[in-house]
Amino acid sequence: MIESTTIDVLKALSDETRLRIVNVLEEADELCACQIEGVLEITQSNASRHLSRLRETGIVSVRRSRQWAFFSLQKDDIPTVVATIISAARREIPQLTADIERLNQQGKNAFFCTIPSFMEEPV
Amino acid sequence: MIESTTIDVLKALSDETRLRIVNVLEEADELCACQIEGVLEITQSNASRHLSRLRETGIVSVRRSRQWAFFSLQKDDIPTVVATIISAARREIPQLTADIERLNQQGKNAFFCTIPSFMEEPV
DNA sequence: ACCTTATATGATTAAATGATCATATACTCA
DNA sequence: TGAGTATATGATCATTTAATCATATAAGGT
Repeated sequence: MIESTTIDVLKALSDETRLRIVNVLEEADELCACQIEGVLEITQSNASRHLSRLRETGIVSVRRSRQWAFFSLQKDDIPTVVATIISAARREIPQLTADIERLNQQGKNAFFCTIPSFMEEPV
Repeated sequence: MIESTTIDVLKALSDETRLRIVNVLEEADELCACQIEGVLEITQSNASRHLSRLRETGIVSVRRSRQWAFFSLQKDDIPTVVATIISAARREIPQLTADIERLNQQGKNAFFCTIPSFMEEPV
């Protein structure tokens, strides 16, 4: 059970970078940290810090496999709030749409991690 | 038409004092600044600054009459987000409930402004 | 064991934020 | 006009925050 008030959740979502992360996770279901760095075009350190905070707040959860950390939205808790916010945000913030396009263009060919073995064999 | 992104709204709501203001406005429909100061037990200056910010973001609107400023939630814009957040917040933050109780106890007898003429004659 | 890749985190810096005090503006009433 | 009330805002200070650089940990492949 995660200890975080509504204010913690709001603070976590009221940062552009974190909102962008939540936005692409909403679209992709699960992404490893390096994919998020690549799609959002932010540094590794920066991505890691924001992902930590989203995890502490209980907005995302992480699944670790091999050397990767796969993040996904924790849709069970704080569900309506996050969903409502993201859908409202997408209508207003062009950056969010741009991120989604970059995510979809990426596909299987252009990958940011090195040889993505998890796309060929089960992790 | 107010120019504010979802992030502005989230930042505005992710402060405890502002969330408390929105909370009592949700309950009371319309309150003058001095009532908000009284119920929340915060300074005049502090209340005024937070009310300004909520107004700039388009979350509340103000009606001025005589020497008073009456604030109310602008339910037309950003409706679902604010409503969802407040209802979630009330379940988690005891302070919000305490504020509502203080608001209701206040009634017509204990008033924070001086003789509230607007309660006897139309403004 | 060594090198590479993936992620996390300590330390630092610059910027943003919230609270407070003092003051300014504006309206009311005598 | 002068006193009192209501609200807004400039200046200041302490705190928080986000970004960055450097480094640490951990896992994989050779």
